[in-house]
Amino acid sequence: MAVVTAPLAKDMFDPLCPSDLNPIRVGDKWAGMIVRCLELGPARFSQLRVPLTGITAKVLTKSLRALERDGLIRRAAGEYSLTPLGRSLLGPLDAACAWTREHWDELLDAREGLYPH
Amino acid sequence: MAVVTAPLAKDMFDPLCPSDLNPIRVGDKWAGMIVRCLELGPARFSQLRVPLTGITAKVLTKSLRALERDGLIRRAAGEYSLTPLGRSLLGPLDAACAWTREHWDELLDAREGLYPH
DNA sequence: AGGTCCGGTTTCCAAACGGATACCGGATAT
DNA sequence: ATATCCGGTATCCGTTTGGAAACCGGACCT
Repeated sequence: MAVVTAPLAKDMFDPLCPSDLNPIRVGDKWAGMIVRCLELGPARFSQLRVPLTGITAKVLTKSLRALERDGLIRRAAGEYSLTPLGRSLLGPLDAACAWTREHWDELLDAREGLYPH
Repeated sequence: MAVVTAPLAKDMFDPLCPSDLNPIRVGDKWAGMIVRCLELGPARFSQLRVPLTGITAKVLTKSLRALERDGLIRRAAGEYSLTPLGRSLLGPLDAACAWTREHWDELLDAREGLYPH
């Protein structure tokens, strides 16, 4: 999950941002990003596919159903939106993002073996 | 990951605590619990296996290697301990646990279809 | 009637994950 | 010398995950 940049920043989903470095994840691979995409307001299926570059319809459907089942998002009139519960997740999510942003260099160094080794 | 109870509480790893309800996860299935186990001090391989009921040696090894590779834990003299980086993760981890603890009922209700449905 | 878009579902497939089990090398105890 | 424990590793296997691609029903346009 891309957590390094501010919400909905242009490069939030930049493939060059190896977000799987982030040890903190929300739900499945895409759930965190989906919640983030809905932060500013409801969105439709095809709208979500734009920022979530590379996601297939099947996987998006599955992630959405899981989020819906858990009461984090809601579907109404063809639009997905955060429930209050989902919205309340934004706080911890931001905390997680802040942590990763803050320790990005260390994570990178560790992966490259520059750390203790 | 078991997040409902306080760190190292007796039932932290109670199988009856369906911790996969928690949408926030750290690393792989066991990583969060491992970090939590090391919170109070270093531990050896076999010590870790006690609270992590059911984990096999192979999986524990793999999780430990991943945490080590990412610079979150360190291995020295047969003991695993948190690095400063790993320790810094405890904050967001606690935040995530607090969130889940706080919204446990809602999560449960959603899963049972008692929510909007 | 035919074409297009939207919001999916279905099928197929490869890779990753996690568990069970057996094995193994070094240290220590007997 | 043998047995045991510790800290793993190797092998096998079933399940899950996620991607590619094809298909599909309803709405809408023309």
